[in-house]
Amino acid sequence: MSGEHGNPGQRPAGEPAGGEQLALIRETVRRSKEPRAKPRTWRGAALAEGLPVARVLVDKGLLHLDQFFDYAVPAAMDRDAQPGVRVRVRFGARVVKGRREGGTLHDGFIVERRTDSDFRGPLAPLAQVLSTEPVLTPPLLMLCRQVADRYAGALADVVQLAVPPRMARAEREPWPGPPPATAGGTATDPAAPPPGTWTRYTTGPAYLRALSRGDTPRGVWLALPGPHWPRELAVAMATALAAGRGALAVLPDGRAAARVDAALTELIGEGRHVMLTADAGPEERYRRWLAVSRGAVRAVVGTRAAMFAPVAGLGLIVLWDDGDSSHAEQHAPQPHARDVLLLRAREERTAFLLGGITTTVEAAQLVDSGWALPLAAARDEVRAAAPLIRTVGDADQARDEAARAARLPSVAWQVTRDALTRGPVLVQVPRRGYVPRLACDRCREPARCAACAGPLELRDEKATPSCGWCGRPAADWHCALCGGTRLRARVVGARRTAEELGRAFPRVPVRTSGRDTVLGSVGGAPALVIATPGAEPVADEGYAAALLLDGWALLSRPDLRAGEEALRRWAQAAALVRPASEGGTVLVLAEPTLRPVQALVRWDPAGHAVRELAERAELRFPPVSRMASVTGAAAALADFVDTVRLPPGTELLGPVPVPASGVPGSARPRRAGAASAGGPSERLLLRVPPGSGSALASSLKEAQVARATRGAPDPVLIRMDPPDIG
DNA sequence: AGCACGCCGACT
DNA sequence: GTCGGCGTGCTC
Repeated sequence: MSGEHGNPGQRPAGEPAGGEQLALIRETVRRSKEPRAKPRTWRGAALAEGLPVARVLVDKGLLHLDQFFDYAVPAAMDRDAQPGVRVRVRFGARVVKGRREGGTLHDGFIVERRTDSDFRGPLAPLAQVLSTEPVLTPPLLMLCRQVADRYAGALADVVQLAVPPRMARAEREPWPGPPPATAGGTATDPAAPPPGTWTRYTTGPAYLRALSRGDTPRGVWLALPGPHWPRELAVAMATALAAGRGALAVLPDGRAAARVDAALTELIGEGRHVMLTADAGPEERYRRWLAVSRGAVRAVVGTRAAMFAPVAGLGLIVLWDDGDSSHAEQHAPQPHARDVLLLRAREERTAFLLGGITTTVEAAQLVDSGWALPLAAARDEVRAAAPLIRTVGDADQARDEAARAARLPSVAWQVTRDALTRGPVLVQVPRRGYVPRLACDRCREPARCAACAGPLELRDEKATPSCGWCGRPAADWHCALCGGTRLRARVVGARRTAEELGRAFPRVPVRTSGRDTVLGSVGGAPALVIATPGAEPVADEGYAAALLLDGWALLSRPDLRAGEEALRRWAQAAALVRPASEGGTVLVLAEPTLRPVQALVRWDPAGHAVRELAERAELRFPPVSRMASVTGAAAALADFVDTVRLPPGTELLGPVPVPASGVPGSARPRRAGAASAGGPSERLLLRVPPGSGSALASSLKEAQVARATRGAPDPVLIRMDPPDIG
């Protein structure tokens, strides 16, 4: 057989990942029609006519080599072995005296049927077609390939995220579909809903009109505070559906998804959309996913794994609250929903709606580059919807004798006492486990490295502070802003203040919502609702007031996004409070001069993001530049640096020892644990100018593959856009 | 990652 | 002479 398939002059089937392979996949997508060729045999058994070769993505084969393998298609499997189906193949066999021996069974996906192979050797036959369901369709494969490339990751890893595990029972059952129309006629597509509260946004109705025309408007949607956003999001989806297009919405958690799901059900009825969230269980989830993949359902509301949902005729992609950390996938290569969905919007030519109560710098960048238009409300609408924001800074607290005794300023007691006569009061308390960052003792500007602007860290109590990125010690640090020379590391423990509040109002019920018990909603009766950021229940008629007690904890996070994140969490809590016109008041315990505090007071998240973006550009921070981290033993890192061919303009920062905490992205490469001879892990940061991100990713990938092929002793872990850089 | 081939030191 | 050390390279 070997000579027949030889195709000299061509690359072997296992070609490097990247643009060339992508072009190949594109080609496959384009020509799904098969040409004819002469019949062949394999060891006497008939092979499939026409397209006797199946190109297979082997699931856990050579993950690091990231390549396809060609298999012969026995005639008996010809019909079932279609592109996209799951197969089982023997992999790793040895040829002994012309006979194939050993080899373990692996799962895989057929990515393409071909007339011949460019592998110069005998092809093994497919062992089994596991299921005839074409789950890894060419467009989904292409998306996975692009995501893998962007993150310098392996295709098989991304496919594992994109295609849910098979549940045989779910495949046998067809999707019921929408109930027949009530009037006894056929189930018709729902009409476009009226814009409703979208009219509060200057260009809201125009955005919806563009959607109904089947256009692809792209907007960064700064949602007004209050309870209307789930309905508004659902209206956008229903409008796209009415225009005959598919719609996909990705939300940060099941609670938010459930709110949109309820709103969408109200608009278009049952059976026309599915919820893809974890709490449905694997079998039900796969059943719903199949309904999407088969085109029975064209609208999806889900959490981050739904970002890959193969919606037919996708016309609108919505991402809600892209600043929420749960939009970053936890599994390799840790793609972020925003990036994946932006890729899809470009590739599938869809409309895009990036919404939230606040805006990330990435969203601001989309507006800045002109790719998306702002979708915001006029100032008077903002004033009508937002609560009154009051601040209590350190200076106020210092003057306040009562506060020093009771740990809570007297104005907080007044606001609480007054609001409790009118409804529930939300108290936002910090979560535990925030790492303190170093800041100027005088003005509290975060302390940064003079050389690379990385964050200063204190490795141990007595040591000189050093840069968390490049490792340089900062012996004679002085504040760039005010010239101060003393550093402070401040931690606040304010959880107990909430308990004190509860004791002070013994007649008022206290409800708590946090990590383990998250409340969905609370009623309109007076109550103290203590919640950690992100776990705030919705109040049916809005909160009468909110106390935001975690100012310092949020702002002292060792994270580039500390300001953005603080504003996001405050604004999200504040958005649950009644408008100022109805007495809604928010009291934030943070220095009123700080930028995020000012943005909250003025309710100007977009302005905050724009200023952050300008500052990031100036300091060459992501997302204006792009960064990657490489983690591994010192020797492995040195070897990696020798191997890699970095794009021009790449800066190398570090390496520095990896912080002991289990921050995602700083995890040690597998097998490089304590038992490894490689020593403790170190982290190297790489920074490239705008536009070089994909070049960086592909060069890192190339080096990773080169090292793995050579059998380099210690592995390194590559992470594009690491989230935990401080 | 496995797993079999290969080319050099202590045994029957 | 042979068993076996794990170094090196391949897996459709």
